[in-house]
Amino acid sequence: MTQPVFNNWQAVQEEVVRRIHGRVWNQGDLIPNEADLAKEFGCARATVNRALQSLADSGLLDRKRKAGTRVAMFPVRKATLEIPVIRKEITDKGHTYGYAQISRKRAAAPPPIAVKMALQRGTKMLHLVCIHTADLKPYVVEERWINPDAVPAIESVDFSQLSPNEWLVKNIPYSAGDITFSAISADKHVADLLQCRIGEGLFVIDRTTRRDAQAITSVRLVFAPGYQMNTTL
Amino acid sequence: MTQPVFNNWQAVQEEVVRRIHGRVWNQGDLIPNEADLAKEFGCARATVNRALQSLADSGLLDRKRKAGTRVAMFPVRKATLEIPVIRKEITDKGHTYGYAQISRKRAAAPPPIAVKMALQRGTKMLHLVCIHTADLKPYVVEERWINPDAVPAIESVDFSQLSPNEWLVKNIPYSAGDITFSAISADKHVADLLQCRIGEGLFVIDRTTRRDAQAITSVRLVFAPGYQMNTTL
DNA sequence: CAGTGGTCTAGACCACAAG
DNA sequence: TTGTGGTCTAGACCACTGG
Repeated sequence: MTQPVFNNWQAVQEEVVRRIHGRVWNQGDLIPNEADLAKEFGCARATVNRALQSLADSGLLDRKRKAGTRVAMFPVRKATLEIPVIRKEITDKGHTYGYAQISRKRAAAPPPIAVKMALQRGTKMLHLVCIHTADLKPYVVEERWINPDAVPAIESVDFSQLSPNEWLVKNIPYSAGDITFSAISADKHVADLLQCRIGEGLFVIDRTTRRDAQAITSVRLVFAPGYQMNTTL
Repeated sequence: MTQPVFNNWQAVQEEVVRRIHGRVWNQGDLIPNEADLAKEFGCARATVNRALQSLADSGLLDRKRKAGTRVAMFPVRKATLEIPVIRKEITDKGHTYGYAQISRKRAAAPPPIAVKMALQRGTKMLHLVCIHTADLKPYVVEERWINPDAVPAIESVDFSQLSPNEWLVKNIPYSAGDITFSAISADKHVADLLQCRIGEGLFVIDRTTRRDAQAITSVRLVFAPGYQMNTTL
């Protein structure tokens, strides 16, 4: 009879998951501390730490200094969604990407947008509406507000060929923000653009992007009927 | 003039991000290897590794053995969504949780479900429809198919008081699966349950759960109008 | 083949929070 | 106060993969 070896963090992790599945450790239970597990598994504490930290990140464990490590009561599933550049998303699916600008103007943002972006009252914003197509069929409508104070260069950019989505990713990359997913019923304007029925249920992503607490842009992406966003957990 | 110190991985990470923001390293650029950065920052290579690995996880860097570490061309945003237990989600918002079972029967799953769950033809499934309410208002409809082969105990569980969502989380926790987010237009059945107009756009989560490649359950959650799922990136 | 990231180790110190 | 996880270090070996 040979003892299994847990000499890498993935093996340790699998063993821990096995014990949780097998009810060796139940929901809410305190599990042994890192030092003891390291001794039991015959590996360094750092290896156990790596394994447990990874499980805590994915929501299976709750860890607190001094209090120890517990099996999570509610195994909060953490799904990681990838939000790609629209053009890339379409070409990756094997479709031909197309783009058109619908409108461009300067205007004050409507109150809900202004609140989300924490703008001064009456700030003049750049407002853009455009559409992305896959194999010539409407794919998503991009309605975007950009704060020129945050991106002065924006005034001289021509968005008739290049989408603001892509320009911003290239020029203001790696910024922070928040995202909301929801559903709406198509109004006439959107229905025309997406060539769908009025009232049809559409998937929506709202994203506000900041850098150092300054709001840069807020965008609503309204997807054509049937759009799905997938992930694994 | 004092040299800043990078003696912890967060500080190293911030410095790296600063250099990317500041265009010291541009998109697609190869950055110095871990050993060189460690020397420059005056810390151990493991510390640099921790920082860079974390950035790679969040999509800012692409790392490959031998090829080195590059600033990602497309900074794929990875949003982490937390999928809580429905009752917890509602009570956490400060609302009163309510639950009712609408129907329960045994039936063969319709083809789309059977395919997603990779079932044998004609497998008899348990089919449940129920509704979760917040402050007595409809919150989400749960339509669920459960494979009794995977969960024999299910036959004797009474779901008139406890939702399948909650029972499964408690009894079959920590399983893997995939999730799809989309939007639909309410049909009459759903509109009645959610007390909304027929055709209204509704947010939908489809989830299929597996354990060791065996499909356990597949659920569609149809949320009442106005539902939003938020996250940060 | 050789350079890079991936990981392990043994030991150490620190930060936090429960009692 | 003291036990726990969080992290750093210096060194080592390995796995992968580009040239």
